[in-house]
Amino acid sequence: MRESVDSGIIERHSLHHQLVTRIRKLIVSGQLAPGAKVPEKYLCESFEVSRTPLREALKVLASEGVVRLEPNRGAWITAITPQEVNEVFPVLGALEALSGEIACQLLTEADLHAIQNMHAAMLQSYDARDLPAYFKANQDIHAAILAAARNDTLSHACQSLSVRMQRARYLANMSRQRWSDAVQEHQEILQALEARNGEQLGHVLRAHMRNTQASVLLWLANKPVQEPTK
Amino acid sequence: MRESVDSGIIERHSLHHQLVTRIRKLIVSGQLAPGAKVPEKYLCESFEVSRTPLREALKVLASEGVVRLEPNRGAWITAITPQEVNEVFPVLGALEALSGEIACQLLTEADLHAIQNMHAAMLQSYDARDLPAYFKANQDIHAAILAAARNDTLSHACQSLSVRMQRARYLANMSRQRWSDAVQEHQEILQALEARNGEQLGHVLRAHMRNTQASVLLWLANKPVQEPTK
DNA sequence: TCACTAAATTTTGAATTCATAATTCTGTCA
DNA sequence: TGACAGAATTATGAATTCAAAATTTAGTGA
Repeated sequence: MRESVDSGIIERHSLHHQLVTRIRKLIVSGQLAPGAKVPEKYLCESFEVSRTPLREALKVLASEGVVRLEPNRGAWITAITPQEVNEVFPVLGALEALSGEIACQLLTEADLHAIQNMHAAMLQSYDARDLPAYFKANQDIHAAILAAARNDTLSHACQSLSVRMQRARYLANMSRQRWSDAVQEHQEILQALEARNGEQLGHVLRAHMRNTQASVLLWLANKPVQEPTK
Repeated sequence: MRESVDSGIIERHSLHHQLVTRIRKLIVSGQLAPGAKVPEKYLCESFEVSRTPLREALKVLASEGVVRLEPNRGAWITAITPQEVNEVFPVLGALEALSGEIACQLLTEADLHAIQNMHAAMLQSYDARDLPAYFKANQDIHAAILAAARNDTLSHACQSLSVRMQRARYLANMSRQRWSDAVQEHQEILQALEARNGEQLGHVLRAHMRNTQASVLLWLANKPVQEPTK
């Protein structure tokens, strides 16, 4: 999203910033499991950095809510609890609804075409039952709507919240039924966008979030074993 | 909000956490002016800490958006721009509206009484034309509605956004007209709460934010001189 | 064997140190 | 004068060091 583009000029980020991005990825992808202790020493070694920038990164991740700091006891990957799910999704729903409303006002033809393409790609992945590709396309669509709203503050807020839920979506295997419903909901999202009906899009996105929330909760209830391990 | 209460047990926060809180206060109150460079050395000396925890705090404040880090050039207090105002207020509006909707469902009698008292205090401050006291009561009310929604994620998101705008509200002298309008809007907020009409409250809060946004923009346009000084 | 204490070890939080980038100062030449 | 080059100084980013807290291990006695 905020990565550098063109002209080969690689944007130089400070070490701690790169670490925030990379550790966040490890958390979202589940390589650092919810409830586990953050292996500070191991991360320092594998990234070949000292503890200073790593610890700076952990402070930032803690303020984003994906890491919890316990005084004198180190950092832990936050567990995914029903309570957290019930807190985050409504907020995410409100923000995505807002982004949809604004996007409908500002949407360019180019924006719309891009999203239509992503939607097509998503359908293909669905037909091929390629879950990772589906997830990717799905995220791309939500990110594109967000980008179309042209509000960095909104984008930033949405992203840091969805990071917390994404790992749940990664780990949770959607039911066949839920997957099919989700695709249907995306059909409605696209229609509302094409009609540039902001209010409608807001409603659809909110409903989409509510349904996703329910699906994640269901998964949590059935797979409640979350290692609070070291 | 998350401060420790009762029994005299003072919650021990890590140094960087205390610094985040204290520096944030300096920024909100305008003692560290928008656009100015963060005086790292000075802050270390006055807080009597080394650079390590201070710099950790700055990273966190940067992720909240009140500080901007320039690689190899240090940290700067973010300026308040019309663009930022136009970005933040709609997001804040959506979140406060959500908090209002939920609050109406969960509101206890005790919650309501507390808010009624704050409202009365606010009216008194208005009548006395005591702006600081008015601000305080005003913030208390918004915080209480947020608290009534019992969603820490929502509270956290709202607070970090309103911090960015609060300093504008501090600096901006409200017009006589705006002040009177705002009080009227708060009357409507209280009524919606008493009626436990979530939808209504959502609308009123959103409108309240839109009007505040306009007021801040107006101030910005007339007082555009923002020191980008060292 | 088990519970408990105390020493040894590891981990954490924060100060200090060090290399490098940015800025300021100084002197030269047009 | 005033623009510029280069030296001196300062600030920044990150590694290292150090003290204190937590955890683990070893040892003792019931």
